Amino acid sequence: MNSGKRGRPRNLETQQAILQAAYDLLFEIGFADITVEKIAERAGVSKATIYKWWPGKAAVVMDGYLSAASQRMPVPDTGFVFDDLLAHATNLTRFLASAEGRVITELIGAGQTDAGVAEAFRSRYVQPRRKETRQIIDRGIQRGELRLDVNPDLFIDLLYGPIFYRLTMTGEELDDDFIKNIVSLTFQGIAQAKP
Amino acid sequence: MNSGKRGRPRNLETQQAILQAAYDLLFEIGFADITVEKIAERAGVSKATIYKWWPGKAAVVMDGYLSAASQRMPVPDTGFVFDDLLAHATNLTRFLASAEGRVITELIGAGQTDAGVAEAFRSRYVQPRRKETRQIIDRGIQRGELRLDVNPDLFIDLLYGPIFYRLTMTGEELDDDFIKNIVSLTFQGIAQAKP
Amino acid sequence: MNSGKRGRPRNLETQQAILQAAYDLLFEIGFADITVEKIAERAGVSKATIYKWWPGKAAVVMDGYLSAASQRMPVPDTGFVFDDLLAHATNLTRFLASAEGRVITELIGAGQTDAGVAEAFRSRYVQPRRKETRQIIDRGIQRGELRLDVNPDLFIDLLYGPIFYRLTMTGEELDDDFIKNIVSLTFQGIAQAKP
Amino acid sequence: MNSGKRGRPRNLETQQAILQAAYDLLFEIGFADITVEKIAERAGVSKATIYKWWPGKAAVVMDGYLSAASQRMPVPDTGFVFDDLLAHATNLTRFLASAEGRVITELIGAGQTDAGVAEAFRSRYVQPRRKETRQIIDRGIQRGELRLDVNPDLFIDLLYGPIFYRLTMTGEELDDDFIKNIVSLTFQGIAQAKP
DNA sequence: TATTAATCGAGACGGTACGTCCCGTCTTAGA
DNA sequence: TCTAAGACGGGACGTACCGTCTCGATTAATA
Repeated sequence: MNSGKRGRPRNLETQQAILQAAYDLLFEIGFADITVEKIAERAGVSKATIYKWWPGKAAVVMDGYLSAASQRMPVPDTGFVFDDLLAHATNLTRFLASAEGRVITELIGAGQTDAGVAEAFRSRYVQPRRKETRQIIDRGIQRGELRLDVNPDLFIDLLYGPIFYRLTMTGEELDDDFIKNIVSLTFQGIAQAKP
Repeated sequence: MNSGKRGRPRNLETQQAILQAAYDLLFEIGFADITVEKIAERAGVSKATIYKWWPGKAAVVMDGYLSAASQRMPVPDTGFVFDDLLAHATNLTRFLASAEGRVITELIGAGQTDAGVAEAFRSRYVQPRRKETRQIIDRGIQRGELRLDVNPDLFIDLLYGPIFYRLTMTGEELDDDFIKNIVSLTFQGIAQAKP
Repeated sequence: MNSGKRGRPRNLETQQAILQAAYDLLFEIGFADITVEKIAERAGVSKATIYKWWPGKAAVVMDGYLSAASQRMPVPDTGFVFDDLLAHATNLTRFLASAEGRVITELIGAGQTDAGVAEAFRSRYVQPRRKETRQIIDRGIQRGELRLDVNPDLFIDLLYGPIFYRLTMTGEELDDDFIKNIVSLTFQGIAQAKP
Repeated sequence: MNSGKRGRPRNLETQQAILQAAYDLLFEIGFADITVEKIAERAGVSKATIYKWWPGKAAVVMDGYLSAASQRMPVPDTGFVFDDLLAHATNLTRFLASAEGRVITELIGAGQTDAGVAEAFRSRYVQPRRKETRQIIDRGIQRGELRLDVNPDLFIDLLYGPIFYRLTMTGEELDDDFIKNIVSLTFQGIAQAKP
């Protein structure tokens, strides 16, 4: 079903190869050392092709990462909000403590001087992750575990904030104790008072 | 009796001019558009001199910012921890909402791919700021306003975390309401139970 | 069936502009003061383009001179070897006494520390000039004016040697008397004895 | 007879060390790769001291070479001009064919773009060498071996010219055959006709 | 004997050019 | 029409030397 486009059609494999190359390089040499030329070479593609579809290195790399990283972490559902939150936060920090952590960190860094990159990161990484947490919270509210007037967004800021603060600013370890403390303390603020 | 100093001594004005130029450019054109060449030109200095004392652009600019930004914010002392914390956090966010916010943000970004820069930022910006907050908390403990088993570092993570999370990741506004909520919620976790 | 040529073809005008710029600068400011940057600027070309096709300043400048200087001097043919030789040597020294002399001299100088340059100068300047003289000598041998056992290369060394020796080492003037003497004396060594 | 100089006198050892360093470097790394900084370091001397006594690298190096190379070659005196000339020319080319040849060549090259260097080379190297040859010729005239109207300078140009021409321009070998031919041919032009 | 003045090592500095790398654009030919 | 190959102008990189300039230490002749 060709919709009338003339000429050689865009080759999907090419795009895929570019994103894959960007993704691989991200882990191999890091964001700072990536260049469009290296991506092109690795993907067996001409630079012009990359510039045709993306505005620059930051955009391709971000796209490459986000496309590959659609490997959603499963949202835990134990039946108890606290356990779900703890499991979810633990999953997240385990993830951030791995090689991915450095990569995520570099992408956040790139976003600080590139609005487009920041926007992509927000809409395709940050927001989805927040939605997952929101699911957990919503379930908790429905089950009556949480107060009805809980502001989920504020809660998520409180939960994620310290994690990324450590990751990007203090550099301190994201150990399980830390996570447990964070979840416990923030949970207190939203839990339904025990009768 | 050689007092050690041989050769022409390092010219302090030169170093000052370099740091000042870096600082100015940071506000005028932003971190990404700064080049060592521009700093050199603006400071009336040769590139080689800059490279003699700093390893690269990120280091000079970070140094330039941190040297100039010794403009300590006064640590509030109202006699009540909560009020002190709120005032301090409000001061901080007002600061981050100004032109300095963008700059701080860019420096954090630079730190994500440059260990030296990150270290400088931590030791000369993050830690001092945390110490201020710790003073407030310590006073609160002494006055009996806070529980004795409070972990100040954890508390500070909880307080600052969400602020910088919004600043660098979600991009949402740091309005007074948000700050009030953050301070209130985290404060609950450390306040001495009312009798 | 790939005909070999892929990609954007080399722009001949660009190469021409580079060579021309090098040539012009050679006369305007002299070899020593030429820089690759000046050539690039004058040619309206990027430095990288120059370095892509030549290994450095000496090579471009030499190429620039030799490409432009294809203005062959006509080889005289009076019917008498002596007159031909005298005319040819006089032409050469007139040429060397002009602005070109300084330029040639500088190129010879450059060749003393750059094998590539020396080789280019030899094959594209020295040898062609020698071939011209050889034509004159060959004609003389055919006409019976010269001995059959003349070694033309040796003769050419004897003829040109003193001229360039003065030019590059003693700095003494290349006046017509000098040339006449050189030609006369060397000619004696090869002329067919008068019966 | 002190002419009233006050202050610390010039340290001769220092000058010597500089010249020696320049000389050594000339053979080790070649003229092109020498820098004033390298000379200073090697001589254990400050750059400023070098610039105090010489205008630049070319001057020091030339001075270094010429000071060391006062190792005069003995002027042969066999009793026959031809033999003397042949011996002298052979000595010279043996010398030029050794490591010194490359060095001499580089200095000649440097002289092509530096008038001061050229002048020093002329007065301290070329002229002395010519004087030696002139001695041989003068003896020949006195002995009646040579014509009375011989122009010694012209003869010397004819003799040395081809040698340096090969050395600096054609790059062809300076073998004994070549020298013998040169001497023989030029000698014919000045020898007293045999009765 | 103290003063004075020049010499000198060390090394900072402004400046210029180097040769390289990458950017983003453009021009071909082939698919 | 898309694409690879790759040339190109442009700009910044980080380095190497240039030649100049402080410094402080040293060294002799002069006072």
